[in-house]
Amino acid sequence: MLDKKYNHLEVEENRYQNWMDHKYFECGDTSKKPYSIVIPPPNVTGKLHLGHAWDTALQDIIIRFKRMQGYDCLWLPGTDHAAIATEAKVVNRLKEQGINKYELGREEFLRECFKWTDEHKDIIHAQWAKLGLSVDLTKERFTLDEGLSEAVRYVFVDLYNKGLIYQGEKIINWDPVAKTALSNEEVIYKDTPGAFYHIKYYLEDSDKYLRVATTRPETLFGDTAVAVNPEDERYKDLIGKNVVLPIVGKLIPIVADEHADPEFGTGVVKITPAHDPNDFEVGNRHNLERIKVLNEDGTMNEFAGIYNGLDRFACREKLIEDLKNQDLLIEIEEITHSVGHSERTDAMVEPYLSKQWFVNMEGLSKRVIENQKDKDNKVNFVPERFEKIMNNWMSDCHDWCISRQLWWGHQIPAWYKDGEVYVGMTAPEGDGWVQDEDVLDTWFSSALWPFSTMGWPNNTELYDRYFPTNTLVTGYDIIFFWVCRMTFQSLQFTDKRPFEHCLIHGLIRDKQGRKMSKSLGNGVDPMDMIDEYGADALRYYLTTSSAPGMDLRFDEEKLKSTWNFINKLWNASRFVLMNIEDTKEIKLENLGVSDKWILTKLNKTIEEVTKCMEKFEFNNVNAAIYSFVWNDFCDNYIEMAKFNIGEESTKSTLLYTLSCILKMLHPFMPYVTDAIYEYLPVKEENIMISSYPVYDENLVFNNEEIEVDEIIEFIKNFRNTLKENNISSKYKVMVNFDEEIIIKTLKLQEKIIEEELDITSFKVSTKTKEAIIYYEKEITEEDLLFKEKQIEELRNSIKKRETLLSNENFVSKAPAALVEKEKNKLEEEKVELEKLLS
RNA sequence: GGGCGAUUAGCUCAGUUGGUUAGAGCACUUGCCUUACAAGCAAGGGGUCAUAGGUUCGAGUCCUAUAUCGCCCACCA
Repeated sequence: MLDKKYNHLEVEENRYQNWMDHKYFECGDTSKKPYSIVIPPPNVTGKLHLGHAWDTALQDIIIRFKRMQGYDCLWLPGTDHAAIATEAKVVNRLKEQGINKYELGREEFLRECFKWTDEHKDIIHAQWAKLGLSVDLTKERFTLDEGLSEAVRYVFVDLYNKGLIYQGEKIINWDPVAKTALSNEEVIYKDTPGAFYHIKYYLEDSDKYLRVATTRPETLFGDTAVAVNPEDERYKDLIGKNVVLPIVGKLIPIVADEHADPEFGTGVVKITPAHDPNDFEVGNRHNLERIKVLNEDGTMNEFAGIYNGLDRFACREKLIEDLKNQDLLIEIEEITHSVGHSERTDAMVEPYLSKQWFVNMEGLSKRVIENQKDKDNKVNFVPERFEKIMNNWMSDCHDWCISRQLWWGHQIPAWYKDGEVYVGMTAPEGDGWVQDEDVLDTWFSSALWPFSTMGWPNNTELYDRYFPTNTLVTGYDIIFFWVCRMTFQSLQFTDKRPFEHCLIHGLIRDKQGRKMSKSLGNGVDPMDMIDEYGADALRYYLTTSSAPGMDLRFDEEKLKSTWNFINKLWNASRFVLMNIEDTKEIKLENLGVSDKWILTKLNKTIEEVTKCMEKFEFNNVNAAIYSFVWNDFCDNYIEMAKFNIGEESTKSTLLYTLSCILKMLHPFMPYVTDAIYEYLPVKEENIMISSYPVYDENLVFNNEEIEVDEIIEFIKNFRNTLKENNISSKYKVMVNFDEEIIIKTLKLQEKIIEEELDITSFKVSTKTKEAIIYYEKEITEEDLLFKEKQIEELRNSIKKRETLLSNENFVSKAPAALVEKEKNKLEEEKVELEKLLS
């Protein structure tokens, strides 16, 4: 028998291990249809947060639902090496021990990274278990596994051979802290206070100057021209002449280029081809020299002359001081502008000329856009609007910079010797070849995740059976990073979409609606919430509290009320179990009207819930289940069942209904449903491999549904009348029915009379049922005094209001709402007075 | 500059082909320790669905503007 109180700690303890021991999570029953999901692999950087709990709970719900529907389910788990993110963490940890990455050397450093990875994999495994996730751990993968690394090399080599991967010297986003290139997606633009520095660029042999404004004055050492618009009348004569580069003193040309906008600032732009993407283009058009003035760590190099070795910001400060002293600075205009920051290190990103590896995106992205027009093969986003996000990105995406100057990751399979380049799966024959030192963007391997984890590019049973996957679940914030890239890589290499459905959820915010972040200190640890309320409550709360695609404000009060719901389920189950101990089989025969009523409600709920489950509308699932369980089953059916608890039909109905409720709730709250289900006298082997309830039209009785609905309405009206009129138990009723349920529920046996009485009466009626309540109220002295006082107060109030409303000034000048309010109050008081006087 | 979302009860949110009286949780009022549950039961109060137009027999829902808040992308010498 169940304990008196629901205790989530006891319920959840050891239960996961039991599931594991029975291998319930493992796929492979080929007699069934396959259904597959790959987990978005969490980074091995730290612990899982609430967002992960949400994301994985959604997947677990889908996979458990499909498993109960009879599918052979594969939920493939794994983790991501997260190149730059993990490397940054390990670098920091080493720094705390006083160890420098470069002094340690590549091999040792990687050993440290693997150590870190193993530690965090353990944490993640423990967290998955605590959340109750039914992942198939026998299929677990890691992005740096040998198999996945092979897939990465295969893809790289293939794209290279097709000319879709190339090496080029371009302006890229440079992170001076991590000392690596970044992709556009890894740059976060933030509004940052800064300034326009207006600097004098003197014309050659003249005391006239051009006014040039820049936000990054320290790059002037790399200036190789200034540009004006060819149509700009102010500067037409100057085109082809030279200006003197301030501080440096060398001559640079004035060129005519469309890039210079006559409307912006003074219409004169300094051109620094090695440090700005637009200037780079201008430089190409005018054959300008590219001078890099920064080192990889963000310090100035020898081209900065006396500033050589200074950090870029220190240089800026000193340079401005010197420009001021030489009367070359006209003005400092303070502005707020959008500045790129590194997603991982938060360093200000420097546009930087660098030789890197790129993926040519043109054809790959076009193919995605074309594929999305194919109804049978497209990726179906839920909600649909997110498809537009992917399509927009695909129709305007730049080549993808994939090389990173890091150590932790897949080393690029390119080898160099005497200026020759070899790209291949393995090192080329012969001596003297040196492999490219760089690694690949972590998203390059994640992009292959849905098929590389299944053994591709080799022919495997896993890949044949479970790819393409059915559903991918992730947040809208990583559509660009991941969903888009998986889609084009999958189409390119497998000719199939990576997943049929892509369920998108929002972000978790705190109660005030702010993003949860370390700096704000407003993060909530899901493990703490599980300790306090249980994994079941957390999962149910997270997955049913918002519409698909919407953000979620985390509210502990709501989590608490979810716990209350589970407690309600627990207690209802206790009641059922207490009364059906001797039931050996479920026989839905000789059903009473209330049995037919609850079975009808149940089947309509099953129909609605199944429909919403298929559409991933879990908030609607909750709406249907919650009111069925609490209102229909607990508040009404159980109460009615108490009147004929000895009947076989009642016991069977209780058991059958509870069993269906548990099954419908199981995907959401696996622990408590498993715990209760074990106690049912009639059951299948285990709830998680039991069959999902199916709508049964033989158990739908529309007439009885209407009949009992009316009975419930009548009871409610009756009680309301008693309460509204302050009627105590001393009343008599005349009724036009002999409905047992009503008579027993309202305890009317002793009160029913045959004849009308000549005392106060109140009528209660619904469509077919009517009762007249006779009640002789004993009026005490106190009642009379109280009533007189009330009348007096009301009369005074009415008088006051009438005076106020007859005052034209008030009516015309006071806010209309106030006047209206006064009028309403007056009416209300008049009605109330009438009542008291009658 | 382009795009997306939100605006519904005191608070947090549902409301998915336009259809009775707009719902839930929490909070609130009143009465109850009724043998499953007081973390509960019973009854109740509370909404001009941001604003202005339009389509329709009918609009929270569709269309057109506007306002406020938030997010994404692009630009930013």
